[in-house]
Amino acid sequence: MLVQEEPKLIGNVAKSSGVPIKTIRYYEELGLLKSSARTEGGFRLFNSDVLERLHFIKRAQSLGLSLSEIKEFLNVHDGGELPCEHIKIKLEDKIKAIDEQIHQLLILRQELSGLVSGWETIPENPEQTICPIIERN
Amino acid sequence: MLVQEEPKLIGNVAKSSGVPIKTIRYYEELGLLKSSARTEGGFRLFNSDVLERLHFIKRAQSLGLSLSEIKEFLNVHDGGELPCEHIKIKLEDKIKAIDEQIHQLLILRQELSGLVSGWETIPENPEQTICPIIERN
DNA sequence: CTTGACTCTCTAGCTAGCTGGAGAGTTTAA
DNA sequence: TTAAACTCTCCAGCTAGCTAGAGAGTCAAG
Repeated sequence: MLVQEEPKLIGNVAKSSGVPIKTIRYYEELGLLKSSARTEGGFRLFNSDVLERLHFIKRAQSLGLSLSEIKEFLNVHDGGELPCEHIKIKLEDKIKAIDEQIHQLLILRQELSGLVSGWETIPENPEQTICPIIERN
Repeated sequence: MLVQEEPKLIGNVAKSSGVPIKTIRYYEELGLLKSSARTEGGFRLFNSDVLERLHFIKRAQSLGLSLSEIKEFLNVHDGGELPCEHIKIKLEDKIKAIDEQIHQLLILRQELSGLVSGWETIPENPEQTICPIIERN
């Protein structure tokens, strides 16, 4: 038997995940989340795995994935659409893209380091190594 | 003496950079680019380092930097606002953020790999390792 | 000096991802 | 049973980053 997790109201989920209520409803509307049920009066009830889901969403999103990509991956996860070639290929492509992204980040990292320490990178601009005046917006 | 690079019209820049004309104008408006001059009639003239700049912008953008962040970095680069502590700290923060981003990407990469090969990751969902039916949108 | 390709500015609109407010119903604790 | 706190739906609005179109001027070739 499963331990009966008691379901949470949306405000509770919002508080313990840090994701605003409006956003949670929005994600549900987009199909990234499902509320497990409703109260008689129509209040959404979530069981607690929604927290892991929200965490995944936020993490993936901060890495540049769109909500619709994230939705696809979540679909694969929970309900199973796999291996199905076509999905599998999508996942593998994404993995390749991630590798490339890491590669590019390393380059960018190096360029920014260059800017910090004397600098010469980005479009080179040879005759310039002057320390600036304060700021200028 | 500098070799006199002959300046390009916007359409030319667009073609050789792959960035649409409208977008180039938009970037200029935001201050990410400067046209070096105008023709008598008011046509923008760019000298060819704009290509490197556009390349940098697009690359940085694809890694999740906002245009305003990119603008700051370009300002540091070309005109010099450095070391100035405050800017330096910003750059160093960004570098730290990049390291973290790489770290997170490695985790995500592993999770997606898990999805491909049998999977169990993300919110665990033990009793499920079934192969799906085609697709369901 | 005309024609066709290019460019200008201005204003408006679009997608993604939220966010805010109105107006109304629900829950719960006193 | 009533008041405070919560939640519902619906609809409007916001920022970032573009993109489209109108109407007009510019440039270069012939």
